[in-house]
Amino acid sequence: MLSQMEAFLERVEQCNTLGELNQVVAGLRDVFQVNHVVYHSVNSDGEPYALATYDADWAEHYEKEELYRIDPVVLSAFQRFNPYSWKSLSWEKKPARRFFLEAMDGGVGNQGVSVPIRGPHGEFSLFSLSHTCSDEEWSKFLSHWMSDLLLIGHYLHSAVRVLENMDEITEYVSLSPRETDALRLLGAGMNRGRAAEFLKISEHTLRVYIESARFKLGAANTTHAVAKAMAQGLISI
Amino acid sequence: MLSQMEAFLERVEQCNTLGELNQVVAGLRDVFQVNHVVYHSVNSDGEPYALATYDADWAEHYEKEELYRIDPVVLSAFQRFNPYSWKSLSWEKKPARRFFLEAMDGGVGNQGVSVPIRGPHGEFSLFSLSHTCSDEEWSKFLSHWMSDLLLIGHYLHSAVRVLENMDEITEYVSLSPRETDALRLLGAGMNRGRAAEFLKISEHTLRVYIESARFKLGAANTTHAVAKAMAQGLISI
DNA sequence: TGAACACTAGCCGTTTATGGCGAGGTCACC
DNA sequence: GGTGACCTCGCCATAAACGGCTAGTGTTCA
Repeated sequence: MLSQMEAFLERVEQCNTLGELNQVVAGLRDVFQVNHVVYHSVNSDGEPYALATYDADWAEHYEKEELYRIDPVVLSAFQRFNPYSWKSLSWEKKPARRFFLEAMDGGVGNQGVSVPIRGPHGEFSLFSLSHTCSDEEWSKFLSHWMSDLLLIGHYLHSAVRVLENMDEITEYVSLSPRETDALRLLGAGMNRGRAAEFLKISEHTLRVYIESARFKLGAANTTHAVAKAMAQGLISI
Repeated sequence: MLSQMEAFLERVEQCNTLGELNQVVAGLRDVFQVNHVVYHSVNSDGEPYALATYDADWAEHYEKEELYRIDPVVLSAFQRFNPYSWKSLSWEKKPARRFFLEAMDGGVGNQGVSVPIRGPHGEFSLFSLSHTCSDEEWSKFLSHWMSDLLLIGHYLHSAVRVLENMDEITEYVSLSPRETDALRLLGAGMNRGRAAEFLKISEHTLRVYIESARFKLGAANTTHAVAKAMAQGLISI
């Protein structure tokens, strides 16, 4: 099994188009013996898109009705770190329950697992499997494949990054230490007075840093500068 | 080897204190046969901290001189998705070269690899190994252990999340569509007037969105709200 | 059916940020 | 030995953000 997974990861790395990647993702259905496989990516500027084996009817319905607004799998995704079984989500509320029934109708299955993946520039992906089986079977499946799911999610995301030219390390701009300090503290919620106090410099001096950082980043104001610096990985809060 | 890794991952999951985790991390030195192992975590509000096997002298020197400001490993970390060899970084500039020599002196080694890990609330971790060997040996080492490094990084981060009670699914902060719009536009550099115009609502109404978003996010001001929303993946610019 | 929440809107006063003017120091690098 | 990048400080005026007040609609849900 291990070698099968290694071979798969290599295949992912060698994909040159999203179409090929789609084929490879679809091929996972046979590897895992599950109903469906989905890789859904949200990169920072572009449109979100999905590589999925779902029936066209269900996919269209999902899209048209904007079901991601009520889909518990999607709604909780941003809060999760580890892969999570869909059974662990809250399906009590009415829209969620209706969604579940519709998804069953759409051939998704009664079980599922999703792997959240986060990239450097706010990119976010969700790699999911869905199936029809009992809770025990699914739980067994998950504990067996957990690590592989993590790795596949990572490699898929990496492949997409390469295809979208997002893997280039662009040396955007470099901020001086003080500029970094200033933006970090402002991003952390301090006003200029507090930040200056924290850095033990005059408020005016702080302003100089903010403005030079703004200039370097081509930002219109402080908020913009902080947002750009975060997006470029220059600061983190 | 596989079973050894599985056993290790289980040990990580069973740690009840950071001290135990530190022991386990240190134990990786024997598994991988490398000079040093480091797990460095930056969670959004709290203090950053490290579990490292470095000599106290070097750790102290690093801390005192704020070497993370010039450490290429750290500086490029936020832009990376895949594990990266330290050799792939740019060491041309003078401060970086001096840092490299000092690190060698500090017993770090001439080779290294770092695995970036991102969590749901803007948390960021770096799991690194460092060693002394030739480029070819290190390259071989990396291609052999790559997947395991990814998994270990993930499990370490997960363990820290559990120990810090960060794994609880807090009644998720969800922003309304309008709140999201507001923060996104402000993060993109518009002032309130422009953003309101763009959304075709009154400036006051926009303010209501900003303030409710601020309240939800526990942010002190607009800049803070945008930064937090970005860190949590709620918006992207 | 009432509570909770999203969306919409205005006014007033205070605080904070920004834009523009100035100055002087260290340090590295060519 | 100059050039540029970085760090430090002050004053003045305007623009913008913030805090607090009130008030209506519509939807959703218990």
